[in-house]
Amino acid sequence: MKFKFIPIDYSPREINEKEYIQIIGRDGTGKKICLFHEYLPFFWLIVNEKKANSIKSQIEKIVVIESGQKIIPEKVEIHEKKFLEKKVKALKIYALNYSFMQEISKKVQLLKLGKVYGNDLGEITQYICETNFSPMNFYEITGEAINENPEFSGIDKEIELSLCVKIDSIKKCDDENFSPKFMAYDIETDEIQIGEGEILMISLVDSKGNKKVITWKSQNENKKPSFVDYVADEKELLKKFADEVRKFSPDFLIGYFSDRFDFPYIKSRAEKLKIKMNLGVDDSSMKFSRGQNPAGRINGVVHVDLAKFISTAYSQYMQSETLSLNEIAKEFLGEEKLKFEFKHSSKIAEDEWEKYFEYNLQDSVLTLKLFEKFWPDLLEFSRVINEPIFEISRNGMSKNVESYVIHHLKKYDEIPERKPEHHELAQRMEREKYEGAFVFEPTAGLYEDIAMFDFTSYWPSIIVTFNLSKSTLLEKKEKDATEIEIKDKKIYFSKKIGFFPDMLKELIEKRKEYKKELQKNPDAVKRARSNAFKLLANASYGYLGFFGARYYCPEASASATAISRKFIKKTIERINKEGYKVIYSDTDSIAFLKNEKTQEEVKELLKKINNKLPGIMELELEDFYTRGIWVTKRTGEIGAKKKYALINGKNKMKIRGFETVRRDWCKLARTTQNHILKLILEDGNEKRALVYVYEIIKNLKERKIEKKDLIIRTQLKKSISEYKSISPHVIAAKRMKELNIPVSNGSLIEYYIAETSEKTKLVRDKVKLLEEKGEYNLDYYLNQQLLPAVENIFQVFNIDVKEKIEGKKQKGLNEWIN
DNA sequence: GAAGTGGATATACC
DNA sequence: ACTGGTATATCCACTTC
Repeated sequence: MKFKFIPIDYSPREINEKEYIQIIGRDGTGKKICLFHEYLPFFWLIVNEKKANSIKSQIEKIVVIESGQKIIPEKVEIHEKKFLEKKVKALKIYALNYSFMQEISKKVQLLKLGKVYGNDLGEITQYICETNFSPMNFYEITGEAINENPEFSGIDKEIELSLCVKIDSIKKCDDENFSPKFMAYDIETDEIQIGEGEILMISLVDSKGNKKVITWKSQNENKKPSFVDYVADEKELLKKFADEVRKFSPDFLIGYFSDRFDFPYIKSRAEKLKIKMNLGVDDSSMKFSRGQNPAGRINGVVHVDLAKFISTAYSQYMQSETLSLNEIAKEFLGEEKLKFEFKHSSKIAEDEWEKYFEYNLQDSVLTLKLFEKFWPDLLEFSRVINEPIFEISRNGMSKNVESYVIHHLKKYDEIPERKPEHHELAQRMEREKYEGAFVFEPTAGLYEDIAMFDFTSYWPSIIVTFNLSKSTLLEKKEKDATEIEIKDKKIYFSKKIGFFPDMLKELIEKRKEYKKELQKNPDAVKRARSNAFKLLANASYGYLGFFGARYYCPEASASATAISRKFIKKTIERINKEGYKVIYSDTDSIAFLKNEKTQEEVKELLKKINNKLPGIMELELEDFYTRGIWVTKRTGEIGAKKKYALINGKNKMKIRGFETVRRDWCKLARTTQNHILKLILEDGNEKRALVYVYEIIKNLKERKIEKKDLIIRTQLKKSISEYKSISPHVIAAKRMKELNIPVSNGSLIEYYIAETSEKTKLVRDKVKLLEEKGEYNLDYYLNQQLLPAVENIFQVFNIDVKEKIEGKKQKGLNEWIN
């Protein structure tokens, strides 16, 4: 039979001692299908060229006995390959299944016949590389239905899908429209610790518009809301949940923080209640891998924890200060969670339950909508990187960069580099930091008529232009090599283009291509694709210096920064020479005074500079600004770096580094600062800003400020006991623990500073939690929050706000502003 | 016990 | 441990006189 197919979920599967990859996806008509593909896992052995044949016959004779099993290589082939651009002779050694392959590779390593590669790739990654049967693309499949095939002896009956096919051949074909079936879920429980309390309810919302809450609480048929399904107890709740998921059979099951909460919670309760949660299409149960990155997996249904994906793919663009569903939904959907005051279920009154159900349902509704919003991104990440959505949604950017590289090595005939071993990791982590980018020291002041340039994709463009990578790094000077000086040492890179810079170049070109198409004809998929390319390109510089990277090359990272410093400084000089005045620069951007010249002249200068830039390096105009302000550091007269505010012709502000944008400052300080920056940038003087600050200080002193504007939020970055220095937020966290409020590594701790009777110098002794009664500490909020946030802004106008406050008593507004 | 300094810590910028 | 280095600022911990 022959049909079109889009692969979504992959898993290895052994049937009658034969290794298959089970692939679940949909055909052209939207029917869910399960494919089986015979597959022999393999690894590479790079050998001494002359001994290849003899080593081959040696390997063919290997027999490993492991727990009574006889393990032998299935097949050994000799190949001409490349490793880090160098030609090598390599043996490709196949085994019956993945664990056999591991055993044989161990034995081969023991025999010291050469160096082993590729055994550290995941089986699915290797399978996709080998077959080019990539996730989320359409293929034409030929194969036979397995129900008549004795080889599979009844496997198809285990699988709930109507069609199971053994693959004969795969051919790429044109993509078709694909709308996935998906379902969002969310649970409510009595305890926050995994499995400690009962699950009270589960909400389910799917892409067909069904919405429901399953619960065993508050059984009142007369007052039952239409979306609620009652069951007898928690056990029935879990069974019903499994039934509903199986019945709907989604491609994607979506949760929010579900890898850390909902999924393990359900699994743990099911184990306690001794019920099977066989959600998998093959009747398998939920699988949960603990560890640094916990992940919940269901065979044939891709479980996605959206929170994780949003944080890796979007956090750099987000306004939200936390990843909470409420904040993220507000930012991306303009919708919020419902309000509900949490109580233990035993304390919830009969008439409050409906609210709780609605609250629970809304969480799934928001999760579903967020999935729709981010679906193009998940899809394009998967297509660009060539890894399944299950992986790309959980992996960090460094892993995604690495996956991209591994999946594109084929073109270069490269054998993949190994992951660093444990001792190597330790060694790499001890490496001294190399010198980074250049930051210009500004002079504090209010400036007018500013232009800003920045280099497009600075790091990637440097890596590509100068061919920086592990495989192009030369051991010694060669003729026609690029010489780069780092810390009085010279290092060299070949000019023969390496695969890493070449891939990066392709990424940048594709990004440009899609960005252009996007501007012509915008749609969410193109935007997502362009964004995926951009994110991968941007992360590639960090990847080179990341200790966990297969293609780790700190020399390349250090060279990239050395080159970046050289070019930004040269460009600054150039701009100054043309009669402008550079006032600030950070890494890849330059702000300068236009000095009466026209915008056209600035653009001309840009062109001239670009004509001289090598390779794919490019400078672009970021914007023109009518005004900008730079302030001094808190200590001394020196201009502060990474702290400025600009306003453009459309009165749009760009604020960087100021307390306004820092979440660990109270709202009062932040909004006040934001407002005075706005007034100053709009007016070009400090008059209105002064009046405003006067009013705020007056309110503060009269204790008119609401407590919610005085909350300080600080994140707990490790567990409480690990802190060497007990700062205010650690005290607050300790107190929360005493009060049985859940706190853990990563929690955002909220507290305020209160007036206390004790005479103490330490801020931490004045910390109070929000639920603790107390008056705000006037001195603290004035001198440690409000004034620091505004002082150095007024200092630009030679106004000492503090002196003004302390100087005269009982002054009115007129005295204040004069 | 006040003053000064360095370390620990959090967060932002690019 | 899960991309890099540069930078500011706060508060604690400790030393010194």
